[in-house]
Amino acid sequence: MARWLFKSEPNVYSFAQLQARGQAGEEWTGIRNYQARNNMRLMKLADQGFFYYSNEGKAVMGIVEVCKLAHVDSTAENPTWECVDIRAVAALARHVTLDEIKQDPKLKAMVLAVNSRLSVQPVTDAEWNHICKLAGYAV
DNA sequence: GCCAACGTTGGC
DNA sequence: GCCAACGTTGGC
Repeated sequence: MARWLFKSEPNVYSFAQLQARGQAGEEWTGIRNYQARNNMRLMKLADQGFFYYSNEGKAVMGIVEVCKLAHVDSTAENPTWECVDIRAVAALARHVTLDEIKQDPKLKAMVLAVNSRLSVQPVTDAEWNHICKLAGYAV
């Protein structure tokens, strides 16, 4: 299973909003970046991801999973742009901050720390496991 | 609120 | 096909 990271600004779309959608999840619309789109095209059902707050918060907040494969973004003006649907799996009791990630030798090579602008990015198994451990989340 | 980093656009 | 100009993202 592949692991990913989805970014959102809390005042644009919060983790609580995603949780409120339950099993139905939410179409992850609005991505207008080729790298991010390509990452979503690679996703498979039940792939998991971190939900990260950019700008305000700057921390990994929760765990999500892919519940619908890539399809044309219903908000896009042309079919170039695709997205997956995701749903909330669990909120992390302990958030893992960007600061921690940058300071941690095991995490500082993460895409999040190296290319802060990519809004949908891959996470390695090692990174995934380490962040889950820091968050007190049993994989 | 500023600005660095990155991506995209368009003139040549 | 190069690159300057511009727009956007997101950390600080």
